[in-house]
Amino acid sequence: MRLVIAKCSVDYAGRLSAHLPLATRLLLLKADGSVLVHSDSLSYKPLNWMSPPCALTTMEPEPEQADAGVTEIWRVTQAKTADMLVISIHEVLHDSQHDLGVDPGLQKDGVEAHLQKLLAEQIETLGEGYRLVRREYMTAIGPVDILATDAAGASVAVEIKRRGDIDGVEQLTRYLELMNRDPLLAPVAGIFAAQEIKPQARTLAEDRGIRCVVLDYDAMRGMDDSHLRLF
Amino acid sequence: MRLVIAKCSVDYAGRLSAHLPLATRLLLLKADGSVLVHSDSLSYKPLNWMSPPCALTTMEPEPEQADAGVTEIWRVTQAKTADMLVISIHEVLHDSQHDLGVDPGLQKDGVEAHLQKLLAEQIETLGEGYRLVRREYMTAIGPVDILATDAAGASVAVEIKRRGDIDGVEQLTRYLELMNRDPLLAPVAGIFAAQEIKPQARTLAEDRGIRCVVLDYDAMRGMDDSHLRLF
DNA sequence: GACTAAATTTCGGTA
DNA sequence: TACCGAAGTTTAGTC
Repeated sequence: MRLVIAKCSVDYAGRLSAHLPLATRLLLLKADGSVLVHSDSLSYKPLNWMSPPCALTTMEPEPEQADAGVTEIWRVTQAKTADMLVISIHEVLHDSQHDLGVDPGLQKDGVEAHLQKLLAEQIETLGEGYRLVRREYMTAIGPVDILATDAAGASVAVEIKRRGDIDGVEQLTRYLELMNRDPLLAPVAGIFAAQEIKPQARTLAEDRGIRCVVLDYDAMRGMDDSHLRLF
Repeated sequence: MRLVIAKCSVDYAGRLSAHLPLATRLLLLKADGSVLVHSDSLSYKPLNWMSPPCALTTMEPEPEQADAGVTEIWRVTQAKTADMLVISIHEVLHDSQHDLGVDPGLQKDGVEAHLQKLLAEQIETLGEGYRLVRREYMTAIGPVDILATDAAGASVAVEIKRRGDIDGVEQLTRYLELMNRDPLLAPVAGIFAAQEIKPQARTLAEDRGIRCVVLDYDAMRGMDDSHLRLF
């Protein structure tokens, strides 16, 4: 990994055109050839970047560019998409190289999959007499998060989200439409379950006869707060 | 901006729990207090991070941690969300501070807005006799990208996407439902226009009587390749 | 401030 | 490899 702090301007042409005026920025050159341009704020996302695989070529500036103060030009190209990133360097304030080695990678736990697992185990959260049929029940247009039956034995399709948005309601609606065409399954009711349900999503869901259930993640985890004990 | 290359392990607890085993990584501390942990590959996205506003506290390791080789512990907390990032440092290989100043920001051109502008100017791309009524036609649930009339004078709502996905079809469907309730406007036909239309999106759209049009961005730009001439 | 839609989305899983 | 859906999505714009 090479770290360069430089006064530079940046141009990108590819899926869109973008330009960064002259300023001091961090240029991050990774071992896989990718390049990231970061400013001192707006974390997370680089101002500009090039995804691997890509190749960096260092060029001499044209005379007129040299007159304008450009000392060096970096041209980063991606063979596959014809995207191009051009960094015009005016002054290098820092330049260092570091050998990081291969990263062992991230271990995650606790996303939507966890909510789904917990709800499957505690299916009576949805109501007395509910029973789990299957998680990730496959349909022609994709898997339904949970298929269950209610106390009367009728089918219920459950869509689980961390944040209940309109998109999630649309998704469940598509599943319900399809499943209700299957005479072996119909009628299938729908439940939209999420940690948080947006008002508009709730309105749309209830308008379509879909029940909304707000999930209490902490309660479902049974007060097990091991995930918070970092040391 | 402070750049640190260090052998470290990282733990995050918040919306999920995540752990990074001991390895050498770049720790990027921005002026706004945000922290990014980057490896030497997988560009764009940090392995782990903390968004501003957040505060960094440096702590001494516990004796047992010190025995395990930890020399310093960085604790990054976000007041608002109670998220926490803990970086256990084993060895600092590089540490430098840089004053970048405020970035003037990015200038973009050529996204969906550009496609919309081009299609509005070349509305007959959709068919002979088509005429533009308005771009960003407002409805109660949001703006329709383009409202036009066909050769017969009937209303046509156009939804424009770079990548035509199912979500875009749902979006247009909602607009059409609403607009067709307006007796002054109804009947309103729908056109789903995108540079690329996914098979499932096309199937869904056509099933709902929505016409799909694939836009040729380069052709619409009229072979004007000025965006590619960076210098 | 809440909510919606876009993103050079990126990223991971599955058929 | 293509396609689909999630993401600690983030970010920008509008009401």
